[in-house]
Amino acid sequence: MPISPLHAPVLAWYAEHARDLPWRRPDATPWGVLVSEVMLQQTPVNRVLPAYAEWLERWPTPSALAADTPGEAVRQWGRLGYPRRALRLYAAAHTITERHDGAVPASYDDLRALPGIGDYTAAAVASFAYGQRHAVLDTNVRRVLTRVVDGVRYPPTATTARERRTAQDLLPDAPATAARWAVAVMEVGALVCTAAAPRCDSCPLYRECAWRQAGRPDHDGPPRRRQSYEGTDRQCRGRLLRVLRESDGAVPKARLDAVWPDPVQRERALDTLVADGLVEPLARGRYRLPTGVAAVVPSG
DNA sequence: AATGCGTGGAC
DNA sequence: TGTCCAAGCAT
Repeated sequence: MPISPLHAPVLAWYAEHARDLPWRRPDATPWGVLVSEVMLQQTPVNRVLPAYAEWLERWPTPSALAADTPGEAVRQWGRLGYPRRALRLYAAAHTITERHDGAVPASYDDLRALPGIGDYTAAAVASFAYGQRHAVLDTNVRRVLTRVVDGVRYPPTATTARERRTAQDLLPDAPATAARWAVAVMEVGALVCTAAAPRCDSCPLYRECAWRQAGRPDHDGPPRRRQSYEGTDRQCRGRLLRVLRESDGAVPKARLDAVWPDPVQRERALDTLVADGLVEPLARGRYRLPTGVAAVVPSG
């Protein structure tokens, strides 16, 4: 789309209100952008900030990470959550080192082929790190466009073809402008057009927004299902892995048994951690974070 | 396509 | 205080 009435207010707002985040600074490398995007998958900015700095200080390049062990990546990941991301980022560093001469690829397709990099992250890195023109469709952008364009409070559960078409159609023609637009819409969603308590009075799209014009109607339809957490395998996995993260070397199984009372669930959770490559079983009932690349890095 | 996958802060 | 939420991905 050459020009949309949405562009100017969003770009002007961003110029004034954008947060000074380290992965947006001019000295941020494509590797830094990639690391930030993976960390930001389901983890809030405030918790990513220190983890990002420590990660890049330790592993300033993909090849530096690839030279370490997957277990160290999991340990350094700390409490960001969803530790399989650490494993996939480690595997991505190997792929980048071996197939891309150590440079984070610039093409969407090459990025998309990396482990742990889906549609959103591939578009985000291509756009933010390399200034390309892509529809960057994350939960923030989906929410903003659903409200502004469709006049509906929340986007559908799963991303639809129509949403992709809308986002694509709204992209400015010039790649640099499209990249700025992408990050700017995301920022509006993160700071103003938030999920629970949108600040419409401060919104650059106040006038244009169909949802605001309609009087901010509530969401109709079936109530949104949330996954429970207390007592789940996920919680159990989290406790087990925390023991290993915070221990040097191998840990006797008794240490793991101590953090979860139900033995059936505990064994199941431990099995899935091993299957995921997050935990390495050793002889005589000992366990540790993984040390070998074979189970983690895709071959071919 | 619906699920499983961590963690902690905000209210 | 329990519920909701936070720049998704893989299967």
